[in-house]
Formats: sequence, structure tokens, C-alpha cells
Amino acid sequence: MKNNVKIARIKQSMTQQQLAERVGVTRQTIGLIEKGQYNPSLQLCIAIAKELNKTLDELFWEVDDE
Amino acid sequence: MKNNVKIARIKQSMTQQQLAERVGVTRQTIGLIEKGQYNPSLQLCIAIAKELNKTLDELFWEVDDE
DNA sequence: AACAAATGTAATTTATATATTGCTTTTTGC
DNA sequence: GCAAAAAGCAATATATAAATTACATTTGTT
Repeated sequence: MKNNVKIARIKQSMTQQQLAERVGVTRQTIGLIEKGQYNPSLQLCIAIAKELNKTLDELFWEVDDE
Repeated sequence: MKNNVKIARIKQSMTQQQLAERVGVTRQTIGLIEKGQYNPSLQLCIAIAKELNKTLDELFWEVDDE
């Protein structure tokens, strides 16, 4: 479940906390998603993508593992 | 939670049952996703997209409501 | 070195996606 | 029109995403 959330978030100079608040989840949830340990819901993925000015594909589609 | 799964599935002349089997869920789950009543997991969205030869964006991104 | 902010991590609880079963309704081919 | 397949729908059970709380570690700043 690799993804590009962390990179995109840092490019926007946003903390996990800030992103979490804006999409309505906790900091821990964002942390685990970035770590690739969670299988987030589609709604959450969409909310994150919109906050980071990315599309689903840019963040979650065919992300090269490791 | 509108999406383009039903359209894409029919274009591939696949039944809900067949798609369900190929992505490893039940027919009911596919039915509810197509109806827009579910908030599926990212993994399932990716599996569906791959089976239908689409990307996440094509199936789930900014789908015009009705 | 000391402090603070950001992040990592872990246990427990709660909400909800998905499974299972069963029945009904619609669609499609003969 | 009839039969079978496909799809809609609903109740209950189970697995897991996400919340909550709490503490540890890292990173940057003075």
C-alpha cells in the first residue's frame, strides 16, 4: 500500500496534524497511511487528494514499491 | 460516492458476479459500490480498476453526480 | 545540552466495510 | 410467456479502518 502522500504533504509544507485536521481524521491515521500500513477508505483518499491538490492517481496509483 | 464502475463493467460485458470473483469480494459488495452506497477501501478500488482496465481517476475521481 | 514541535508506535475502543444468507424483482434468451 | 440468470434489497455477523489515549523517538532551534 505504498503511496505518495508524505511527499505531497511535505511539498505543501503541511504537518501531519494540519492535514489530519483538514480532512477530518486524526494525526495517527495520516501517519499510518503514509507508512503504508493502512487501507484507507475511498472518501478519505479523495479528501486527502483534494487538500494536497493532487488526483487519486497521482497519490495512489501504481506507486513503485520501496 | 458516485462512480463509473457499472458503466465500465458493462463495457467489458462482465456480470457483478464475475467482477466480484475476480477482485475477491461478494456480489453484494459490487452491487452496493455501483449504487454509490458504499465507501470502499482503496485496495478494493485498485483491484476493481485493474480488472476493468481503468485507473482510479477514471472510475472514482470527480464523477459528475447525476 | 535543553527544550519544543513533529512524528513514530502501541493498546484499547468504536464505527463501518464486507460476508453471509435468503428472498424479491428485473432482465435476457428460448 | 416462460425459465434462468442477473441484479436489487434487507437482516445479521465478522473483520478491520479509524478514534482515542498515552508515551517514545526524532528533528530542529536557541
